[in-house]
Amino acid sequence: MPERPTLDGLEHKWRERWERDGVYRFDRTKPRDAVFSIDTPPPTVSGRLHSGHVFSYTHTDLIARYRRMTGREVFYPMGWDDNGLNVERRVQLMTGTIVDPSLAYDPDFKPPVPPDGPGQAKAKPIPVSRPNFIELCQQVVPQLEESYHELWSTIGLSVDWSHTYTTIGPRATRVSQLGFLRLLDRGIAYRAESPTLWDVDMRTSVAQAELQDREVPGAYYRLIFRGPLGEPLPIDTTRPELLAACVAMVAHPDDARYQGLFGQTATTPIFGVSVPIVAHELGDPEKGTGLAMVCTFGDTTDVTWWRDLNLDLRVLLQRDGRLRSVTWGEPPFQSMDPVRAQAAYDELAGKTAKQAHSRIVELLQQSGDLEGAPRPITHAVKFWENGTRPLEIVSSNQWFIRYPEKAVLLERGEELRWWPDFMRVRYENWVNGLIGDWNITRQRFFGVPFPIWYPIDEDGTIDYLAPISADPGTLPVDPTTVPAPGFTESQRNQPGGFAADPDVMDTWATSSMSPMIVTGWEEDADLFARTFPMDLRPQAHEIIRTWLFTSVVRAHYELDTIPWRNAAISGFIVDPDRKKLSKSAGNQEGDPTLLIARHGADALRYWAAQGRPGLDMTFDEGQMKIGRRLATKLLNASRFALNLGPDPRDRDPDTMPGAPLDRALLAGLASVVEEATANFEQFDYARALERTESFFWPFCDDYLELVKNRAYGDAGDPDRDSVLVTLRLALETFLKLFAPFLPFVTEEVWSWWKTGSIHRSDWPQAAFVKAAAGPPIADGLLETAGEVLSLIRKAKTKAQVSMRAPVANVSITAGRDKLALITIAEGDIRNAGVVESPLRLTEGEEFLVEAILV
RNA sequence: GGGCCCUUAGCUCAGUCCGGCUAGAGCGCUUCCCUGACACGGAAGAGGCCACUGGUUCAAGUCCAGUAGGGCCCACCA
Repeated sequence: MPERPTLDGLEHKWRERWERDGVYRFDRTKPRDAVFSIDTPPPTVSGRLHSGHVFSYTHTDLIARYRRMTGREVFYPMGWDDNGLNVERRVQLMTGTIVDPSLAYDPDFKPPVPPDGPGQAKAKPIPVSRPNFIELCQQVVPQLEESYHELWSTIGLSVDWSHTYTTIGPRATRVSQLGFLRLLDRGIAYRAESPTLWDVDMRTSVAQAELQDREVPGAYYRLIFRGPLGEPLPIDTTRPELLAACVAMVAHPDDARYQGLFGQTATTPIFGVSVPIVAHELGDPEKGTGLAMVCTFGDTTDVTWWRDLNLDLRVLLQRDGRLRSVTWGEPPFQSMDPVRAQAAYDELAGKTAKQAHSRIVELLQQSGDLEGAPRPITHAVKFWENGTRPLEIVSSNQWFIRYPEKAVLLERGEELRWWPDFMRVRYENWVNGLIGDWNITRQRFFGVPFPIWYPIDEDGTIDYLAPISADPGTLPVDPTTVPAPGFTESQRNQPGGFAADPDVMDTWATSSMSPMIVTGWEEDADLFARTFPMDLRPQAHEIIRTWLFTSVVRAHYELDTIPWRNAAISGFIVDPDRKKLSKSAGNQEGDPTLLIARHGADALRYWAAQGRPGLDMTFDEGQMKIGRRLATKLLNASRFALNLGPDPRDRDPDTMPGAPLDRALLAGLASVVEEATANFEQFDYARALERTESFFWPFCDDYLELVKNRAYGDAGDPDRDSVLVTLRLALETFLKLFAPFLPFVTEEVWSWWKTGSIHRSDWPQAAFVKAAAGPPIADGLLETAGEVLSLIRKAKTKAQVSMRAPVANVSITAGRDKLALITIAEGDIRNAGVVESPLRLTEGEEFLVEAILV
């Protein structure tokens, strides 16, 4: 035991020791029911970790450590999500590059900013080939992963670092591709041309799950269409630039104003296109004039109308977000006045949607088809959650996974145990709101490629509807570097040859397979049998609709089961003003490395452990200070207990606590163990900590003071032996109860007097502690003794003297039962309060303590 | 528009499931104390219409109904 114990340096010392001794290494010889397997979220390695990560990952570690101490062999791997748009963006920014797929690989390429540098590129990004870019990604990503690993180890996550994976690595790629091919064989994965939500900056499709609504300013413009008799038919629109893409006018079937018009046609202003006037339930009489123009496509409602009403398709927006050139007078751009339409449209072609918007408003004003002034509004518009410009809808060819029936998905949600249970509702809401199937295609570069090629006919046309699958035995495969089965590389992109599928999978298409990736599905049958279905999926509530949901879908299809038995949903960290502390907004204060340096890892974990499962919590450094104080207290109280002398049981193994106060302490401790255990079983680590802590402080402040004098007594004195035995029992129990929360300080203290790691020791048994307490004793003994001591202290405080100041005598009035308790503890009370004469006890109604100082 | 969660001391939160003494803790604040585990400490004090309104009950912070505010999820997006 060190002369003067300190918390400083414990993180470094113990993480090395744990790694060296393999304390958290998974023993794969254990049978399934002795294993507790955890499907940890692979953090996106696109940025810095912030205190929100520490918060939720600590929660998982608390559960892991508890389960390990209860005897389960914990399977706790860690993944890195280095796949996807976020990483691409990060690498682009870091290195000052942007992919141009038309460029060839340049072996001597050097990015403007070296990938191992700390800075970010300032200048305009330079174009780079796809293979060069992937090389850059592969250089950047391991550095990020290492910094994450560093933090996770320092914060004390009891992960088995020999079980790690990356979502772009060979294992994850193989599982993703195999899963895809199996669904393709069963017709569950399919390829289709379809209107797709499209980010014009990143130039990729975006899945429903990655959408985010944002309130943005806009304006209603009232455009005058002409009815069958030339009468004006005003409509309101926020997107006049799509007028040329108008394919119909829609109103609600019950809208009296338009009853006579359904089935007739109207004419669009400027472009003179004849469009049908149709009825649809989604028409809203309350909105604008009750009559809407349908364009292909301005928003998702347009897509619904277009599908439901079998409307024409007039596509204007290209994938770069600009309006394409079209020829008026030719299908599908028939016009009553093609010359005028062409003249007007030529002013829009090539412009971005925003530029075209401004110009067409001018044109409409000139032609007199705009009624009144624009009316500014704010409205919700769909964005990619990381994007900067509103999403557009383009028509393109994508891979989809068909969802199971909603009823089936809801049933799976029922099978899963949710902690807290109300989070199930998020899942159910999402399932009930599903529209269409899951688009798993991303037009990106750094991701899992589809193991697919397409034949090219003699005319050089690629037949996207006749995909050629990879042989499952050859996975993982990159179709852009390996020729299709039955072809040679020389036939790539040649007439009569083949073309690789150019796209990559949505990141969730891979992440959804994480339970299978980590458990060795289709690769390590033995490991799989011992770990799947997994015991726990911990995750944030914001990705219930993505990660949790898609994982349920995949396990349902592949293995006809839920992927895990429990889903523990953690909340967010919020700023004091209740805003979510987002990744980008994660300020300097929330930098976990700084926080650890300032307060220590145990203190940070203490703060995190106060977050109730599923509830958001405020970032609060004050809580970390308290955590540090608790850790320091453990250190000092332990030093006191262990410095008193050798364990009396070394001399006589049968030594038991005899003094009533000691036995009362152990009895109280036994019920704390009972409660903490029950709480942990319900994944309520926060309450377990609270129960433990609220017994630990009186233990230090009252109990230790009360027994000090006995503890300093002569060796062999039974009263002293009783204290020493009790202290050791209590200390061991407290250390174990705190071990999941404060792994470093508890291990440190453990190492002073025990062998092995506390984190591989047994979780305390309430029955054992209770047995040590012996036969039941009167309730409230410890509390009453503490109460009297507190009142004596109060007198000293009032007199502004030291707590060591002697007290001449103490008069106590109390009920009979209470007096009995006080009598039992009188010796300890007098010693702790430095009372020089026997307590003067009087029976009475009220509880009064009067201390006369010397 | 539908749903979920939250609202308790200046601040951060327990307590609500399962109704029961005078509603708790810590931080902060005030005062005092360096005592042989700990000054990175200890002792004590002030501080509360338990968001609001009604109901059930002998009894409501706790149960029921509703209202308001905050957060989030879903839907809508002409």
